[in-house]
Amino acid sequence: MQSRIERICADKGLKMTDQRRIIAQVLSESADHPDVDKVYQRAAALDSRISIATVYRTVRLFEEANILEKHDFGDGRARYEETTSDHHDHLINIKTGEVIEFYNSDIEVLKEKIAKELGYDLVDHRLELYAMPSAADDPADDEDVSS
Amino acid sequence: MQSRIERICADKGLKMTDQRRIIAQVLSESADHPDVDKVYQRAAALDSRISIATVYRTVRLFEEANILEKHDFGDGRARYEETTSDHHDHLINIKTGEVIEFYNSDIEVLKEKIAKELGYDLVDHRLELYAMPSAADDPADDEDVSS
DNA sequence: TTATGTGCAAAGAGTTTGCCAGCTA
DNA sequence: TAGCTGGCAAACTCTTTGCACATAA
Repeated sequence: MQSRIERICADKGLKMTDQRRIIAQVLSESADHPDVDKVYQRAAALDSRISIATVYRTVRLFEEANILEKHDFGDGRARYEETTSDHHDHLINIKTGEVIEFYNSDIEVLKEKIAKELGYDLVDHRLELYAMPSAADDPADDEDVSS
Repeated sequence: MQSRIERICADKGLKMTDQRRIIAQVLSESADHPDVDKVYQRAAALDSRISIATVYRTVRLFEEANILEKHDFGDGRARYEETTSDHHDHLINIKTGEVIEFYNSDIEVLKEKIAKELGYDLVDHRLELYAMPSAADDPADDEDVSS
């Protein structure tokens, strides 16, 4: 069965190799925001004939084809997620590293407005909130709070 | 004459060497958001007995002492600015690379509110707007619009 | 068949660090 | 003087790339 991303690749006329298919599958199935090494590990688990160079080349290809979005959450390596039609921002749980997506329309409006006021047209933006679980909500600290 | 940063170092009891003094001076006088290499070049112009390793060590020292803030504007290298009491965000002119600081209280309020609603306490955040000069406002393109 | 993709290892960019000489306090 | 600091070059991490071979279309 084709993964979502594989289907998009086909639509865009990208040549599909086994490696790309595996990487597409891994990315389609990843709900988190994996870095290249994580993608590589997941891909290698499915098919060991994949090198990390290919993962780098493929995520770049997918990024350029607008299939993936590249993020940088400040830990020095790129992280990827599948491009979605709905825009969202990220809240990073600094205790667990978990990334939570959120959308807030007031923020969206404000971003545009601020750029305009400064005499600019907004092209892209990045809002990341780095936060700790609220003490009140999280008496038992370390569990995995998922979005 | 002591630079602003040198004074802070003295207050914090940091051992002051000629190199640190020069780097402190360069940073105090930098109104932009220089990367390490730029700091190094400016420092070396004042005193050639400075190595880039020292610049790296010193900016880290200053960062840990809360004298500098480290930013990452997505170009793969760290950029620094003196810590100020007033929080601000950044708009990056993608045409010139220039960084414009701005503050918007509505945004600040919203950030807190969003984190709270998700069950988190905001620790840090990052808002960057990547934008082009508005065509209408900017017939002559490249001048220096400072905040 | 032919343009393109892949693996491997080497190269790059940015940053950190071990070691010893040098300097601050 | 004691111990922290700086210069140099080597090392590290993440990412890109040259080359020869393999493969999709």
